[in-house]
Amino acid sequence: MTVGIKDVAQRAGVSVATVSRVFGNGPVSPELRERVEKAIAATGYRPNLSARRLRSQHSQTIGLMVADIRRPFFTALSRVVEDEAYRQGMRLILCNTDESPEREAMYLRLMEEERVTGLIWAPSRGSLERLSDDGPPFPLVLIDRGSPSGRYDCVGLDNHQATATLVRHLHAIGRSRIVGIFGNTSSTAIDRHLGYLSATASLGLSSEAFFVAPNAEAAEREILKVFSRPDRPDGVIASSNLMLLGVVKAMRRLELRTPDDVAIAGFDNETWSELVGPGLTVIEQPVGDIGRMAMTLLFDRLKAPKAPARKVMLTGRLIVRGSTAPVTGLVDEPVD
Amino acid sequence: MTVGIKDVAQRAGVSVATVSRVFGNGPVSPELRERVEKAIAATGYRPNLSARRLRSQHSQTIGLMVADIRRPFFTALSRVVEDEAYRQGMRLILCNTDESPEREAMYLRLMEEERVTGLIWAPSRGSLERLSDDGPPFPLVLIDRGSPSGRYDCVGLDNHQATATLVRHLHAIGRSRIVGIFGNTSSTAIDRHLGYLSATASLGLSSEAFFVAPNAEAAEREILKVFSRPDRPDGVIASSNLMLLGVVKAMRRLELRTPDDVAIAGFDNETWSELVGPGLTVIEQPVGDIGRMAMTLLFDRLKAPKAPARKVMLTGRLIVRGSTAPVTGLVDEPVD
DNA sequence: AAAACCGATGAAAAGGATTACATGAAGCTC
DNA sequence: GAGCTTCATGTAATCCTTTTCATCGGTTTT
Repeated sequence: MTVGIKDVAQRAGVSVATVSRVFGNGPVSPELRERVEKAIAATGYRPNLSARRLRSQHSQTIGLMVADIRRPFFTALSRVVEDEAYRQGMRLILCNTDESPEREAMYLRLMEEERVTGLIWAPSRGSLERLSDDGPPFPLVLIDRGSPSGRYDCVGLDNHQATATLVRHLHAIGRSRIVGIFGNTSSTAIDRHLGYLSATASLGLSSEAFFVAPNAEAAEREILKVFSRPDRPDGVIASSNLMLLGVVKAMRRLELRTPDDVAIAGFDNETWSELVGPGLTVIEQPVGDIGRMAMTLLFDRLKAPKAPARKVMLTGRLIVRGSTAPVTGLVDEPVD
Repeated sequence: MTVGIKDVAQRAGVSVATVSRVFGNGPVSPELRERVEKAIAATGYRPNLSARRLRSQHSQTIGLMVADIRRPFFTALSRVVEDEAYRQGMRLILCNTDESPEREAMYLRLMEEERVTGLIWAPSRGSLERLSDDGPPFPLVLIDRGSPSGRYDCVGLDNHQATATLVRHLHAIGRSRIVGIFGNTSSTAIDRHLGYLSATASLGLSSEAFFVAPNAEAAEREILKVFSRPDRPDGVIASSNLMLLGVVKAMRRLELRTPDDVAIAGFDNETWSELVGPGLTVIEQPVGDIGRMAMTLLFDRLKAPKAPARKVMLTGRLIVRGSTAPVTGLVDEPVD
């Protein structure tokens, strides 16, 4: 039926060990190597990865668990991680958790059964807290969300600083009643909320934060409610891309002009960010760097399992566009 | 070291076969089943999937090869396919080919080595043509792009019809010089081009098509060039999301008003489609249906390997927005 | 009461590769 | 030329399960 290593060996007139060595770059004379390679080509032999993994005890597989691949940040991240993984000859298992602790637990079990070499994971708020007790039997790199216990390597945007940058920017263009709207499931939102709080406090501004499900609809509803009150804010910071879109929709509904009536800003720079309304002011995340750093942390951890955990915080870039400035032109105006 | 099925068996005082049967829902007395389950919990045993797959000769894995996970259509698709796969107790291997035949060939080899149960694939133009010769040793479902030989199951949008719908829509609002801009790597673009040609022809309109790399920058450059000529078109159809963004950018550069000066329309409805400029008129693809149908085709094929190939073409939905109509309101206006 | 059957269980083979160890030839040293 | 090392090669054990087959008690059939 399916051709195995034995068939190749027989055809080439060598032992199975020699065939295996041809794949593993073991010591094989040029002559035999050529005979084996011919036999492989002739038979169309493909090594069975399950058998190889079983025997060699190397899964050559890493896991990537994200909340939802459809969120632009995770989409971009998965692409980077995948490229990097395949470049290193490893496979990637991708899982969407929807921030549900049950799904996370299920997928963690799957990762164990796959005997993954390591896992890159953006854990939900709930799992993050429970993570201190019993770690999984493989290296773990947390992305986008810090590990409170400090037991695990992690990498992500400096959310505290980035949000503070947004607040200061809105303040610099004369806004004083700046509200923040944050997601209620991720721990990223917590960091951003803290950055928002400390920046408003240090500038002597009032602060008001709202927590809703991390999607456009929920954000739109909440903002509509907030803006129906008599004392209208003049600035809004949204803690995610989708929520920012919800804010834009709410502004349209209310027929408020951006940025004249309300200045708005958020996170993640996308192809379309400059084309929505007057252009959206955002913090651009260095998603390529985050992905590559996650891989680096993982491979370093494999080399030195006992080394102390590292926490890498990368800086975002503020991209100012029409939503927080008088419309002056059509080109991006990067500002630090 | 790591706990195996033997350890569990020993601890429960049964044979390894019985432990295996507990996992496989084989015939086990309630009493023994409970003892085994206790032993599993106590030892934290996790079955080794590599060993299981090797012995059972079932990889329980399906492959998904797309051009680039970052394209919204593929992002959404992968999410659907992944959910469906995990629901059926299967794993998913995801690969980005970037429409490169070399990468496609490499990943096809990988799929063989993984002994995947089946593959869902959006092949590049080049691979699609070469596909007739020697098929892979597993069922194949093509998405988004038809199989010319008719040898493989496939599912996707009816691109011909969808593009014709766009042309007729532009014609209905009084446009007569409608140009089309298409990607030069995917076969989807070919179908859309054909739909564009036949619709313009049957309406007695002139036609002019441009083929560029499927990204916003290339589309923008090309459109800038086209619109610098004296006889300006009054309508543009873009064959992808990203290219449509390029068109919008070009319009901004040229300070042309949409839709007054030029009406534009394209493919794929996204969260932000209604918020870009005056709102983008697009054909919404039934991506959920496409993904689920791909899985259905695959599983049907597994049941009946010899059944004739099926070609499923789904209808898109035209969503008319400001980019092709006088701005009348802010809500979507679905039209057939 | 013997024969046939049944369902739960265990012993052992099988699945397809890698790898530890043994072997034997060739090349060196003295 | 005896003894030692080196290197390519082969033999067989091994990785961890699932699955086949045999066994065994107990029930039903004749």
